[in-house]
Amino acid sequence: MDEYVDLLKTNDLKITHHRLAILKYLDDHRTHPTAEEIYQHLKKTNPGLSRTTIYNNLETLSDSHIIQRLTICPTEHRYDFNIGMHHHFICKECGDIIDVDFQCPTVSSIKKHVADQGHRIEEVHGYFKGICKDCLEKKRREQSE
Amino acid sequence: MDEYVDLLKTNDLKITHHRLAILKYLDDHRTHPTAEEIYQHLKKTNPGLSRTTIYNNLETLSDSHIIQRLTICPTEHRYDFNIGMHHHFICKECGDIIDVDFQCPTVSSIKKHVADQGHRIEEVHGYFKGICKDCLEKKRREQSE
DNA sequence: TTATTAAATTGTAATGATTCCAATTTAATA
DNA sequence: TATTAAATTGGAATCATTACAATTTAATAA
Ligand SMILES: [Mn+2]
Ligand SMILES: [Mn+2]
Ligand SMILES: [Zn+2]
Ligand SMILES: [Zn+2]
Repeated sequence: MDEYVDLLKTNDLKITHHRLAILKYLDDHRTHPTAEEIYQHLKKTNPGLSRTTIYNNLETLSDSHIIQRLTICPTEHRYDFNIGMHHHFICKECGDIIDVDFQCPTVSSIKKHVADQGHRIEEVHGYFKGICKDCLEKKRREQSE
Repeated sequence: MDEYVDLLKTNDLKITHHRLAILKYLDDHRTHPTAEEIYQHLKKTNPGLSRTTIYNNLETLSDSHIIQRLTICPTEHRYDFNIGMHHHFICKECGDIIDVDFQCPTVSSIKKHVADQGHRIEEVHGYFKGICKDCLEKKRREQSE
């Protein structure tokens, strides 16, 4: 928990109950949840919580690079406590976002290539879209009925 | 123009004026435009055009893999006539999306890794976020005033 | 501890891209 | 030329997100 306090302090952000709760939720739920999911969960133990506070803080935390905002799904943002460079797989069927545990050694070369064109890179995102294992199996079961 | 007709025929889609116009627009404007941009442009020469038609067709064409839908910007979809695997750079300042002309040789390995986990990959997306060359220069000029 | 103040939080209203839907039109086929 | 499934239309609805003004609070220093 002091870890979260440090993260906020380092970035000159005030230590608030909500922020700590959001960070803890993201740290405990590595499923890349949406703002709404976080809101629904934290509201249980904090009825006075406003949805806007969640949105405000997710933006603040993303801007400070304490967490990572994923723009992958067509309709909503997803958030990731893990800010290290890693790729994702998103299932078109169930919407699940899974971490891809495979470092891409080429990233640095491509970054250099883009930087050489004069652009400044601040974020790297790689993701795959398709049907996840579970959804594939579910489909197979349905067909063999 | 027959190229567009062929694309539609091959995918069992009816040949309509709107579809051909959308394809031509995307082919001529490799700036990854939004649905709204396409609508505003085509409306000029076709006043009766409905916004819904644009949305319907962009979805149909994307589903048939005739064009590519980019889910990169936080607020809107962008469309690409180029369906070949290529990465993008998006500027946080002006919103421009630029093609990255650098093939990533690692993609196949990562795809294999993901497929080995049992997932089925249908799309690959890689993009960088940052500030583009033009916006960087604009900023520099503003600061040195 | 208390006063001060900038930042955080709140609730409601607004925004804006996208989708829904029922009626109408049209491309493809025979 | 008649038939019909698909495409188009326009207006309403959806829904994630943002804007905003009022209120509260965390951090700081007296
Ligand atoms: Mn992740
Ligand atoms: Mn492109
Ligand atoms: Zn799935
Ligand atoms: Zn730019």
